[in-house]
Amino acid sequence: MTPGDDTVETRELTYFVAVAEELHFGRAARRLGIAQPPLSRAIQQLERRLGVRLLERDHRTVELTEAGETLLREGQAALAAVSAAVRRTRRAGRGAPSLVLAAKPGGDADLLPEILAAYAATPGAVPVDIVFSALERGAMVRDGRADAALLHAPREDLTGLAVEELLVESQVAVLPRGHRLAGRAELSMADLDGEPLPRWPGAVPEGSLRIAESGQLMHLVALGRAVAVVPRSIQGNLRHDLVGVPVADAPPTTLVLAWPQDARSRALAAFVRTAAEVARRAAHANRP
Amino acid sequence: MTPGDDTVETRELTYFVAVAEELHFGRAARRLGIAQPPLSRAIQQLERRLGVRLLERDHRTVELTEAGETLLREGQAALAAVSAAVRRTRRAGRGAPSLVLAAKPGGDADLLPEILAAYAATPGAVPVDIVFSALERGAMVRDGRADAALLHAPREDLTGLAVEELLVESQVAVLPRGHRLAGRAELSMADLDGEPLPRWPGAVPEGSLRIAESGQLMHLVALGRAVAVVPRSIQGNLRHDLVGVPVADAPPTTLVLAWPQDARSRALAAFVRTAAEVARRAAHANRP
DNA sequence: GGGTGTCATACCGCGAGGGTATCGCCCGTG
DNA sequence: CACGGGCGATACCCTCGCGGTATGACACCC
Repeated sequence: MTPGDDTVETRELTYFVAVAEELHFGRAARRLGIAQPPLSRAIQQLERRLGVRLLERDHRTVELTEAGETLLREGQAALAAVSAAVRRTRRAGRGAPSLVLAAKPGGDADLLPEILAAYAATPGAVPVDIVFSALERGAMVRDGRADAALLHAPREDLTGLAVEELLVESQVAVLPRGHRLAGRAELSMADLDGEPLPRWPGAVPEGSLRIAESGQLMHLVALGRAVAVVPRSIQGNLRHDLVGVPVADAPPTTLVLAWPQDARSRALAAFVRTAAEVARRAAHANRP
Repeated sequence: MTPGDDTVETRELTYFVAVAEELHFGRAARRLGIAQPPLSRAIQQLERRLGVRLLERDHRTVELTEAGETLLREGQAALAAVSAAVRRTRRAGRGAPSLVLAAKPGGDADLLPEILAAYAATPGAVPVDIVFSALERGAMVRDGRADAALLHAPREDLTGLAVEELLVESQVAVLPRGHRLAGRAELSMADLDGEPLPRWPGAVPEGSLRIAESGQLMHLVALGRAVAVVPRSIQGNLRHDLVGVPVADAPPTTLVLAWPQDARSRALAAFVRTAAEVARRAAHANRP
């Protein structure tokens, strides 16, 4: 038996991931910008080279085998690693070092201005570009689009990232001013039973409340179509027609600064150190 | 300007990594099993596509640019991720699940037999294959050759891995029986000044003491050519002509069980849990 | 039973990747 | 200082594999 080459081209991985995500050769081919037959062949060839059946197709439906599931997961990670290598290499070559920080609008607990100021005052500081993105910030760090990101644990997945905890926050429910619970001083999660809780990008609830950006979410709340449970620090930025009410038993959220574990950049290390220092000072200042 | 494709074929990465490691096109080409001209072209093309100079070649020597260094590091990681994807997919497809554990001969602090027995008694346990390797065990986990490994922190690099601490050990110096320090009840690192310390695979000391396997190291110690500082648990397996003397101020070593952070396997989770449990019991038994 | 949608097969053309031969350059060395 | 050796780049050719179009096989729907 031929041992089979121990590697696979990224093109093949991309193809497989597309099919595995779409579960449909035609759509996947369109998404990849190629015709369907070459795609079918590529997948067959991949299966032959791996010596493993990846997809079960029965002329009507396509579904993943056990092996297919693993290759989807692992392939996505591998592709992210390749993109990261490319992007980081490009950045390293363009001279002029800088840091890219991914943040969520309003999701910095107001720490960001102070962190940026403190870091800029550091000897040897490099320019910091802020890129805003509501979702995907973890993926941006993993695939090199950003050097670091502000994430909310445990809402967001931290696997593969090194983290520094900045701030632990309790959560509040965001409600329209006229809501039956808006006057309460405090709520419990049980009080929110029956309310449409979109809970960010996770399991999409019945009414297909797909939230991509916090403005959308706040709009839905104002319309009475959703109720959001978010970190307390959001309260400062609420629209005038919304109120935040503490939810006593909602699990606390931790704001973390995350970066790739294997990062070797001096500038990043200094930034992390500064951010941690600023967060520590802020925590002391708020409750001494 | 063409934005340039945001990805790169693994073949190109392999080629670049070979050249970057060899710093010599001819040798790299031989290692890759291709001729030198196509390799030169491939690298040039890669540089053009990334829009970045990767190597500085001046007709006599080849050296890495800043960007080249990053691509070497990141490319190696990306290639490991691809191999891992391939290997794990193959294993997932071959039915018959099992676990592969990488260990160093003599490096298990005698915990392994008990861990294996305890795990085998677990409901739903799968067969566990042990693969021995003195170096590289971390890499084996990262690239999918093993599901888990026993590593010694901080001697070995744990980035990218999830770990469970099993045992913290003090270290002993291994000396020939006739050595001037062999009779002492305890040493300090200062006592070892001037002794040839190979300290495992790290910085190779002057005499090019490249150690690949612990038997070699012990042999060198017996010959008076080296002195080793190793975890205490080694003492049980020493050759008759060697003795171990505690080194008071050597940093303690931690034996950890490491596995890929994003692992999703039930069997692995159960194995980790069992190993931690066994280690905890052993620690209590030894100093109650 | 025709129509439609889906994946597989057949066949073809072109371009990228690999091979050989050779150049240009630098650096030893006698 | 001329010459040879070593190394990477260039020139040229050829093959193989990727992608495209056309078509087949099959299942499901009305």
